Amino acid sequence: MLNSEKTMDKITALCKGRGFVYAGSEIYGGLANSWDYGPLGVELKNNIKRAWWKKFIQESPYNVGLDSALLMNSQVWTASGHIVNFNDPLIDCKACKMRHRADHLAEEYNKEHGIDMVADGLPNDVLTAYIREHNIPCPACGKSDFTDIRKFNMMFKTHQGVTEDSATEIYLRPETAQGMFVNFKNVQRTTRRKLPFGIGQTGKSFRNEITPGNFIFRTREFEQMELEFFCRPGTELEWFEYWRSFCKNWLLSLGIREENLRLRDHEKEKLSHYSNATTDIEYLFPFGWGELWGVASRTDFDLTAHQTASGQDLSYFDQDTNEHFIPYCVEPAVGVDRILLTALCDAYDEEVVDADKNDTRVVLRLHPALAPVKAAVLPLSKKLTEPAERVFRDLQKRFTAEFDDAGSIGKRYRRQDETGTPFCVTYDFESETDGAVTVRERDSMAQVRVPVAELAAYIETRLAF
RNA sequence: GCGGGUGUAGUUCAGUGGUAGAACACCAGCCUUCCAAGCUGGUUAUGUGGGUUCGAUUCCCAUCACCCGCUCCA
Repeated sequence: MLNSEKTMDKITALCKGRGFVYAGSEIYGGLANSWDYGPLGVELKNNIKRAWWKKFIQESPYNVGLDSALLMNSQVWTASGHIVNFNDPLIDCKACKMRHRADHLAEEYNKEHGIDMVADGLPNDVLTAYIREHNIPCPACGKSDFTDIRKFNMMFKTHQGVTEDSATEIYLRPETAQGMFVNFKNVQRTTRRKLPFGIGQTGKSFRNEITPGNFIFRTREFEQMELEFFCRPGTELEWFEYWRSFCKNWLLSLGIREENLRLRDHEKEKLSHYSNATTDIEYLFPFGWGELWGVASRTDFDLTAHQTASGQDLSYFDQDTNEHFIPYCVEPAVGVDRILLTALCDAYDEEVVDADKNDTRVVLRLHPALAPVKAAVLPLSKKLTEPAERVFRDLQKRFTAEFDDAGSIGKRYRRQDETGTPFCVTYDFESETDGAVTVRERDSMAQVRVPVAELAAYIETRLAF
């Protein structure tokens, strides 16, 4: 019975209703696929980022942090290949109105006819001509009557400065990675790191996706947590394995269930131009498997590209072997919003308390470290509001806490269960004399009597991983 | 962006070419000495903008948003 009716509808309703996620710009009729994180959502999101930072940066023997600017010199995107490659050549069938990727059409055709030609990266006019010459049919209706290719670059453009000419045109970053590549030398020099070492950062990125959707799964504005891990050429596949399982273990440590996770290796032929190995860590969302974490071995593609474009030396000098070389790079890149959605989906639980009375207890079984509110203080009676509030104010100094004295005690437990609060603290009439309160644990519903003086420490020790 | 569907309180649903009703939720009070639903009262809605009409939540158009496909890969 548990989880049998877990749906996106229920999760989005809970998010909206309890202040995790609201539709963006709602009072103006909204803005497509934009979402605002509410009071509980921002706590959850911050907890996720904090947990990532702690595991991947703070506690790491290898990695250091960075917070690079969101706006970068346009040449960065030329060098990285985003101006040329971050394009989808779209083409519409005039007959059946179906939309296709033009390069995919050509490649399918080539594969069927045994033609050895790579369509990926061809200029649009060449690709259009190719499709027309060969009368490549629409896979949907079989006719060959297409519109011209429309180029769709997924980068958002804006202007820096007061004039709006092409010289001032800049882009919102479509990934945080380039900030780490362009700072490779700075970080290496100032931290005196030797290989292998990594640079990590979290931050917003923007992609003008053709089709966003599935709630916060794919949005045009999203937040990433990326690590660029630099190592000696030849060791990259070992490190690739290392980070792949490191990432998965981190998800497991957050309480994500293993049966809802899988690793999917990219086939050799389908790898991006810069990669010699890529694995997606996927999660089984209510709408199906979706990519959570992309772990890619990127070779020396990025640093070499920036070295060439900038004319700056981005090589590393290895004292032991007396060699200069461009390090290879392994990139585990994950979306904060996706982890958040994963945590919510995995934690959502409906417990049937009494089937006859149609009584269901909704519980968000979030890991205590991720829970937006760590503890709620609930006076057993309104007569106890004042001393209970004092307990609450003490807890608030240590972690996020809530106070609730409205309605029956059972009702208040339910409200906290629904938002994933791991501990409910009940102040009762005996508290007045014994100086202790009852701590009720969300998942086990076990109750423990704890002295008020030890309360904050008692809860804190149970919030760690 | 294209094709199909949808749009009434916070949520789930009624209803009508004559000015909207319920349940749950929420708020206040009563009750309640550890796990929802007891009593009394209360707040809150026709996505937005036009048009037809004496009058539109209802009919028409546009727009916006959402859902399902195409697409996408953090």
